[in-house]
Amino acid sequence: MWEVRWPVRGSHRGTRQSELVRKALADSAGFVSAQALFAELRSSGDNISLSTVYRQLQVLVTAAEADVIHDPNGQSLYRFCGLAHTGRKHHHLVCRSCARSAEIDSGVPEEWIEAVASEHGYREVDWTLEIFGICPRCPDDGRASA
Amino acid sequence: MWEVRWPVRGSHRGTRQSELVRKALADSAGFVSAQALFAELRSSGDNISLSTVYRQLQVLVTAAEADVIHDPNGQSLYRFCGLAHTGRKHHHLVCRSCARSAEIDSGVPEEWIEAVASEHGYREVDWTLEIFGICPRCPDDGRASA
DNA sequence: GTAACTGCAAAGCATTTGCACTCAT
DNA sequence: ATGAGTGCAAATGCTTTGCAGTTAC
Repeated sequence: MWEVRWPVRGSHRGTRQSELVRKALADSAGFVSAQALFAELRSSGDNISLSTVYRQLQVLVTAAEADVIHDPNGQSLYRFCGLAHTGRKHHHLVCRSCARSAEIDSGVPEEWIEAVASEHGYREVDWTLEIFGICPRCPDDGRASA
Repeated sequence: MWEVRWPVRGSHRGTRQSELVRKALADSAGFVSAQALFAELRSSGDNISLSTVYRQLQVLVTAAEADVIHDPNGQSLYRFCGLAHTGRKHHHLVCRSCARSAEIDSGVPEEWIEAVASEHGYREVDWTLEIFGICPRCPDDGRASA
């Protein structure tokens, strides 16, 4: 729907902070919490407030430049995402240990889900699929869960 | 279905309140929030505190007698679940409007997920799939989400 | 009798919001 | 100039916890 260069329309002011968040998120290998991103920026010497991190994260999510998932403890994890705007649902394979993640396209479950849903008469279907595991680069123990 | 009265645990005291929560959850057609369960019990004239509802819910989850999922807004929804101990993954089709849910077996995504995961070298794979929609008995608008 | 359970209120958490101020345009 | 964006602190909402009183066993 938006073939625009800079995703969010309307009014973007390109502030120092918005770039900071965008860049920090893009640089993250896996999912990050707003708090973690904030801490990271702060320790890098960058000046920014937690509220702004949250606000910018929301902007990115709205602009479909970031994905959100909820970890088992109920906190939100964000990830920069270049595929979201294709309109195609995609999911992530997240490492429980290091939070590294692989983005995966999902034709198979998509079809199945839609079939099952309509079979039960459900409309306006949407879903979230979160896959956790230990990635190949992490040792076996890996209880470092986010 | 299951021979043991109390699935896990050494000492349970079987109080009036613990039965209340267990029963209320078992009687719920779909996923319920702790808050909703509390309100329901209270309006039924039963005397119980919110803390106790939370505590008993945790006991049930630990005992694998209940499932938890997190709705998009981050609150926990519980559901009595007799299948959790079969080892077989199952998922739920949840109505955004009335919270009624259908438990669905999931051979298809299970196979797909495991294939994709091992393809990426991930071990100890686990996942959650939550499907939301408006069920056939609810009107179109349905913003009443529990 | 005694330890687990309960209720209440206070404490956490992650996240959001009100408001005055700043800065990109 | 002007209003979107920012920072701070206070406010939310859900959930957890400390503690004294209660109750099952």
